[in-house]
Amino acid sequence: MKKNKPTIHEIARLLNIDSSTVSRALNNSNLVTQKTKDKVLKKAKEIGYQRNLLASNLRKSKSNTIGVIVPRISRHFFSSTIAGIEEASYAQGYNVIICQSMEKLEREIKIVNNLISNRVDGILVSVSMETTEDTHLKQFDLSNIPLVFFDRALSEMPNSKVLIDSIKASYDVTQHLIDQGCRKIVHIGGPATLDIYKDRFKGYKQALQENNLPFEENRVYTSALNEQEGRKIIKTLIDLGIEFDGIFSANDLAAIGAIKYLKSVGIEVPQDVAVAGFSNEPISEAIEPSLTTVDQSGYEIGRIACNLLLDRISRTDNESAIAKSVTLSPTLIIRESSKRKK
Amino acid sequence: MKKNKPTIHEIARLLNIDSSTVSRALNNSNLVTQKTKDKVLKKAKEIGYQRNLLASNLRKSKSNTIGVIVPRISRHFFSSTIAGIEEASYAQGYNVIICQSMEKLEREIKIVNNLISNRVDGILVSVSMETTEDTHLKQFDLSNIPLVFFDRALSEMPNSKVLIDSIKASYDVTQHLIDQGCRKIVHIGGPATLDIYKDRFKGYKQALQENNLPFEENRVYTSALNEQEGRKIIKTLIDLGIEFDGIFSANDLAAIGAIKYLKSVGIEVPQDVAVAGFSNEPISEAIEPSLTTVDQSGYEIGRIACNLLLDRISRTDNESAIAKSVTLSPTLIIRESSKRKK
DNA sequence: TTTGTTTTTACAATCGATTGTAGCTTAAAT
DNA sequence: ATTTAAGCTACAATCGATTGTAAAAACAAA
Repeated sequence: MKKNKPTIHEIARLLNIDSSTVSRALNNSNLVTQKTKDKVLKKAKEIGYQRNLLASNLRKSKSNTIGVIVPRISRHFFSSTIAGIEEASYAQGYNVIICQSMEKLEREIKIVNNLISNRVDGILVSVSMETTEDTHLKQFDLSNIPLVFFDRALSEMPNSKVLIDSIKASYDVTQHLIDQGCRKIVHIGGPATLDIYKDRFKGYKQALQENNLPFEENRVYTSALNEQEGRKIIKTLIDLGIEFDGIFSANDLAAIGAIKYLKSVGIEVPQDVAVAGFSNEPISEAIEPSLTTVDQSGYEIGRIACNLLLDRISRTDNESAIAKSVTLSPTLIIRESSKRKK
Repeated sequence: MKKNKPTIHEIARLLNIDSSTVSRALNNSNLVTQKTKDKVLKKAKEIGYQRNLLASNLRKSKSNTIGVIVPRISRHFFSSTIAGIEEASYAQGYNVIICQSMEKLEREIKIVNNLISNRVDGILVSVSMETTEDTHLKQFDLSNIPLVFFDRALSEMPNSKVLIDSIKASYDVTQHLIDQGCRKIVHIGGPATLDIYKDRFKGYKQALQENNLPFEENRVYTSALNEQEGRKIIKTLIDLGIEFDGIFSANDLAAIGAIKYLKSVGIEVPQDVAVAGFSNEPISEAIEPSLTTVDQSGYEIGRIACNLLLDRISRTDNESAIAKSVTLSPTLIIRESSKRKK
C-alpha cells in the first residue's frame, strides 16, 4: 500500500547497473553511453521516478532557489515585482520562494532564518515598515548568500539595489499639484526609517522650496499608509482647522482614504482639494475621482533585481561582486483627482 | 575568506562530544543533560550555527512544508486565502511555498513536479482556468502527498475540498437583480470546465426559472473574466442589438469592464442596467458606482483548507483519510451598481 | 596476439542531520 | 563493597543523489 518513492538505486537495481551511472544518465553526462541513457530514462519513467531535490541539493550544496521577501503580496506593486522576478528566474532554471513579512519585523526575522536554513542561493528583499536595523539581514552576508534589495532598501547596507527615483517622482507630483494651483499641500508620509519615504518627503519639500512656498511642519504626517490612516489624518486636520488645498500621499491607499473622507464631508476633489498618491494600484484608476499617482513599473524592477542577483550568484569574478545600484524613472500619471478646471 | 557554514560536527569537535549528542541537544531531546544542552546551545550561537534543513528533511523524509498553488496571487481573494493558509500553517510549525499558475496548465504542471521533487508534506490547490484534466495532480496521490482543493476543485478527484456555495450565491445575486426590476439579465461566465463557473451559471438559471423568466442562450457568455473581456462582451451585445437590463458577472473584473463600457456609451448604471459581480475585490468598492458582489471570505477558506490538510498529514488513522467537503456560505454585498430607486 | 588508448562503468566517499542501540557513568539499593 | 538500575553519551547506519577515481571493457594500432 504505502509505496516508497523510487530512487536511483531502485533504477540501478532493476537495470543491473550502478546508481552512479544512473545519476549521470539522468543528468545527461557525457560519461554515459546514449544506449545506457535511453535504458535509464525509460525505466525511470516506467517506475515514476522523480528526483529527490533535498538529497540533490544537499550534495551539491546548491538549491537552485532564490528567496523573495516582500511586505505583502496583495499590493499590486509587489505582485508585479514578483511576476518579474519569476519571469527572470524561471528563464535561468531557478525556483522562487515567496514570503510576506506583513510589514512585521518579527515575521521578517523568522523568514530570514528559514530561508537560510533552506539554503537558498540568493535573496531579494523589500523590507517591512518596521525594519530599522539590519542584524537579521546581515546573516545572509555571513552565510555568503547574495542579497539584492528592491524598492525598500536599507541604506546602511552596501548591497546592490534596484529602486525608483522617489525624490524626482515626488518632486514631479508636488510640482504638478502646485501647477494646478495648490499652495497649501499636505503630505501623508510613511515611516521615516525607510529611505523611500524619506525621499518622497524630500521631493515634496524641494518642490515647495523651489516654488517659494512655505514649508509647514503641521502639514506633514507619517503613518502606516493604509486607507484608515489616510482617513484619520485628514479628519484630524480638518477637526484642528488646519487649512490645505492639496494632498500628496506616499501611497495610493492612504490617498484613497483621504479622498473618501473628503467626499464624506462634502469637500470637492479636486476643486477644493487636489489629491495625488503613489504606486498606481489598480484601485487608483477605479475610484471616483480617479487618482493621480506614480507608476513604479514593478515588473521591470523585479526583472532587473532578479537578473542582478542571478548574475551575482553565477559569476564569481570580482566584477560581479561589486554592488550595483539601478535607479528607474517612475512615471507620473495624471488623473481626475488633481486635474482642476482653469 | 570563504567560510563554510558550521555543522553539528563542527560543534561536536569543538566541544569534544559526538555529533549525535549535539543533534539531540539542539532538538531538546531528554536523552541529553541540561548541562550538555546549555554548552551546545551556547557554542551553536557562538559560531553562528544554523540547521541545514536540506539534510534534516532528507533524513526525516519530511519537509515540514506545504505547497500552495493558486492562479494568481494578485487577486484579492487568493491573497486572502494565502493569509489564512499561512496563519494556520505557521501555528503548527509548517512553512508554505506559494506558487502561481498564472491560469496556465503548463505552468501548473511544472509547479507540481517541482513541489514533488521538493518533497512537500501536503498541497493546497486552486486550479487554473485551463486545467481540465487531472493527470498531473494525480501524481500527488501516487507520491502519497495529501492534497486539498479550495475554491476551484476538480470534481472527478475524490480529495477533500473547501468551497463556497456558488449555486446559492449566484441564485441570490440573480434574485436580487430580479427584485430590482431586471427582466433580461446577461450572464458573463467563466470557463465551464471549472465547477465554480458551472455552478454560478446554474444558480443564475435557477433564479430565472423560479421567477418564470425566460432563459435566453444569447444572454450567456463565457470568457477569461478579465476587465477587457467584460468590456468586449458588452460592446458586442450592444452592437448586435441584444436587449438587457441587468448583468451578473462571475467575477468582479469582468463586471467592472462592463460598467466602464456602459458608462462610456452613456448607459446608466444601475438605472438602465443593474450590474453585479463576484468575489468582492477591493476595487469593487471603489468603483463608481460601487459594485454589488459576493464576498467569499477567502481568509476563512484558506484557514479551513489548511487545517484539513494538516490534520490529514499528521493523523494516520482511517478517519482522517476520508475526504471531507466543506462548503461555506458566501455573503451578498449589495452596493450602488444594482440598487435602483423605486 | 599484444600493447596502448579511449570509452564506460563501478566503487566509495561525501553532503549534514537523525536515530536505534550498545556501552559507559553515575548514583542508588542491598 | 557489590549489584542493579537509570541516565547519558558514543558508535554507526541511514536518507538519496553526486562525483573523483579506479577498474574494466571496447576498440584500434602494431
